[in-house]
Amino acid sequence: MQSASVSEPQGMSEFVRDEDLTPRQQEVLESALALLVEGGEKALTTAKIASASNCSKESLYKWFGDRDGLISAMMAFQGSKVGAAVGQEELGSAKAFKDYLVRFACELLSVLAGETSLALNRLAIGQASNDASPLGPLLIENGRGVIEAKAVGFLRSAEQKNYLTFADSRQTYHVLYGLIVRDIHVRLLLGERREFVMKNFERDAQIAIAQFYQLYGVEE
Amino acid sequence: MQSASVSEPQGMSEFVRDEDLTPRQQEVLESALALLVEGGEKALTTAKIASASNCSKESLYKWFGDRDGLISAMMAFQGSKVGAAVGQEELGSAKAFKDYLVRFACELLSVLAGETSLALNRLAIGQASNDASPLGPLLIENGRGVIEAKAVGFLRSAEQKNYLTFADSRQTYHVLYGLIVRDIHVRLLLGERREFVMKNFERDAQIAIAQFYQLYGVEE
DNA sequence: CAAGAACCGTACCGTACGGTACTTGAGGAG
DNA sequence: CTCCTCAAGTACCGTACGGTACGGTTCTTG
Repeated sequence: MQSASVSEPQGMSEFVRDEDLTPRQQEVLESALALLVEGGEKALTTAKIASASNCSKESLYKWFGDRDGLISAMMAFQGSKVGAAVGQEELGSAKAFKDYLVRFACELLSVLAGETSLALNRLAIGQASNDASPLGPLLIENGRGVIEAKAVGFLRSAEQKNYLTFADSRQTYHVLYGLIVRDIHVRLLLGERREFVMKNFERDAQIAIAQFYQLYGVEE
Repeated sequence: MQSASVSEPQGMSEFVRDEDLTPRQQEVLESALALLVEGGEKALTTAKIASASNCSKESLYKWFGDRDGLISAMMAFQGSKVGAAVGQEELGSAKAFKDYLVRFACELLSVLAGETSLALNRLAIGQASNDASPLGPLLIENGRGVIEAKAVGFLRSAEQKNYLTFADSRQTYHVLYGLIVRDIHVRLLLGERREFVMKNFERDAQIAIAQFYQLYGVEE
């Protein structure tokens, strides 16, 4: 598909995979993300990326293949950072677990409302009509999937410890998600001001968790 | 701003407003919507719109000003159709109201999962980074706003009839929305297959309403 | 029928973007 | 010092799009 100037063993994928990114390449992705956050997809041109990161367009194409490859790399790169950001769970006591749920709710809202997250989601959604676009699945796997897996994990643990009671942990997580997020995510994606949609943050999180306990909590 | 070939009284807005659309213009908007649904924003070029609707580009610009004006007109046009589509409410008895809520949930999901709705939301979200874009607010007002207003209305009525009990009807509606929609909307926007996200539709709606009653229903 | 408006189809223009090629310069190995 | 690799910077190419101009045709109106 290309000349043999690339010395990789020609694995199953293409170009940079997962985390064999050089520091230079990470710098480039970082400034590309900044550019995207700043001006949206419209501002994410190869020329601007090159100029913003003091790198040549030729290098961009050598490293990432084409514009889509670069965008995919941006998603994977950002996703690799999200994974570590969901704080350690706390199941020591029923009270501690409930407090942890509130913190989880706050963190979830923080992540979803983050500029970078919003920009990437907007980008993937804008391309989603093109059903050959891998961005949607990529984002679902890297963002949503990671959080969901973790949440399902601690919900199961809480159920075993008899803090909660439910049948299907996955479905229960979706209810938790709905109570916390409501339509806030879409409103933010549509450009509504953060202050307007999310006034008193933590209070809403507490209410959401209280309602979640009304549905799935065990009676004392 | 332009030559005086336009004979309108130069009101507060620009070009076609609300519903002074000729049938021909509605045809054009209709085929533009079809084009958008088919191929996403990428396919929504002035040339393709003109060709798809057998109309000249010059007419497009005369009627709608520019591409953004045309897109805004598409949103307003589609929004004008959504308003009438939310079935008549039913408050005759507690049971009838609960059934109506289930139907409301189904309709809400149907609307959100509709191809046209998804396409327009994707378009508005893709442009939302550009904070001069009026599409986001327009969509919120025309789509979300209409449904929310209606829902808040019948929630208040239900509360007066003592079917439900709550303090803030707006906030209660957001909970209802969260229980029904969860993250389904965003997943669909990201391109996930409808069959995958929404297997057994009606059952989920019933569960959501049952949970809603757990939170806000009055004890018999 | 005649005059005018509306409008279709097409050709056209400027620009901006994705992608490629080429030159220059900096470091590393022999 | 010399050769080689990598990458920055710039120039370049083809294309596609938004927007405009114009000729020709249909429809309305007097």
